Amino acid sequence: MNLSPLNERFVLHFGEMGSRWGVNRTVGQIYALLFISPKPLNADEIVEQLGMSRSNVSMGMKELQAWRLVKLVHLPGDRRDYFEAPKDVWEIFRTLAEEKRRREIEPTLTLLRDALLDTPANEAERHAQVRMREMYDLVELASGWFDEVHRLSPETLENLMKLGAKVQKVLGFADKLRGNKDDA
Amino acid sequence: MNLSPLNERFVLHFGEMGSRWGVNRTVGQIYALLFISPKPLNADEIVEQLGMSRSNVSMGMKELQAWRLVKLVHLPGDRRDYFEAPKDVWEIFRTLAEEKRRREIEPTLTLLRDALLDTPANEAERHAQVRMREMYDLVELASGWFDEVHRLSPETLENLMKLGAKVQKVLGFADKLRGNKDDA
DNA sequence: TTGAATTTTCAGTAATTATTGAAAATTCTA
DNA sequence: TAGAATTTTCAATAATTACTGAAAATTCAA
Repeated sequence: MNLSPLNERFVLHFGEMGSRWGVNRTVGQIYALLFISPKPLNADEIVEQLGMSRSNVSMGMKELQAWRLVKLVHLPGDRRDYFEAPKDVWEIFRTLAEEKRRREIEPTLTLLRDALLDTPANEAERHAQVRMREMYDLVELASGWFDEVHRLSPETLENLMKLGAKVQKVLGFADKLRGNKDDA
Repeated sequence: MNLSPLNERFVLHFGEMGSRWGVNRTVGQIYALLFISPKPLNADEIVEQLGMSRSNVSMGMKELQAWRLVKLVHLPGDRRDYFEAPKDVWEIFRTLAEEKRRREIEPTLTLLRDALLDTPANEAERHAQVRMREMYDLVELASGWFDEVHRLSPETLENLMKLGAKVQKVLGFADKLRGNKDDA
């Protein structure tokens, strides 16, 4: 790996973390490299810096594009594809959340909706449906909430987070006063 | 697999999803089974219903306990270990978020903190640190916000989510009026 | 068009991760 | 405390996933 020690540490860490986030080591490394790169890189530069095969980089780029974590750019007078990671960390955060939602939450909601439409064939199924309904309601609620929050601008979102402590105080207090009922 | 069709579908789905959440197929299946089970199950019952090896179940239970997603219980007059999934979906949600945080966010924050303390050795490192700082600030903020929200009771949390739309309106409006500055 | 530059595909192989059965360890009770 | 019941470990292997080089496909400029 052809990188300054500090940058190499960062890249290696994201390689390892990648696996926990559903991408393989090399995809994590490529993303990390682009994230800290001051300029777009082409595939050969990535090969050179990370020491992996050209075809691996090609596949990795496709996956990162599918996640919308990198974008393809072109430099004037250069035929090669260059890639860059969007700079705004809030935007990245939102993109990640959207993709995670699409890949993990939506399929589960679909399954649960289907399962809840079935007529239970026995007691085991009847009880299972009760539990699935609870899961469905929670996921649906969290998901809708996420939709709302998601439409906020990065600045508003940042404000909302900084507001965290206050929201807790207000809601927590209201909660205590009223004994946890449904409005807030 | 020795399950009613509806329940089997649910279990299989969570098996597949498991991989996206950093646990293997069988761990996902075991959890799904316990989630919809009306009573705690012992290892042999799980073997019987899911058709996997006894040792696999043993390892799976350890992992689910490490995630704090199941708890061990004992039935009077029975030596065997029984397992059950906590019933409250809000509690499950919180447990998952905590564990994800501990396993994915904390190590990254630690790495970033370390990296930011280093003196950059060249321009590439200097620029990388600027980017790492941005990432650090965002993750730290989101993480702190999460801590706050996390301390809320399930009921308050539910209220907060139901409030989503309103929060958006209020903040979004303030945002427009003031042109996105720092308080809220 | 042609052919050089570049990217993509894909079959083969390497590396990793999951699963099992058998043996060892532990726990309980008689 | 012996030994039956139960759980855990672990080495072998099965299954899956990642990675590569070579060849095919695409793109573009002359």
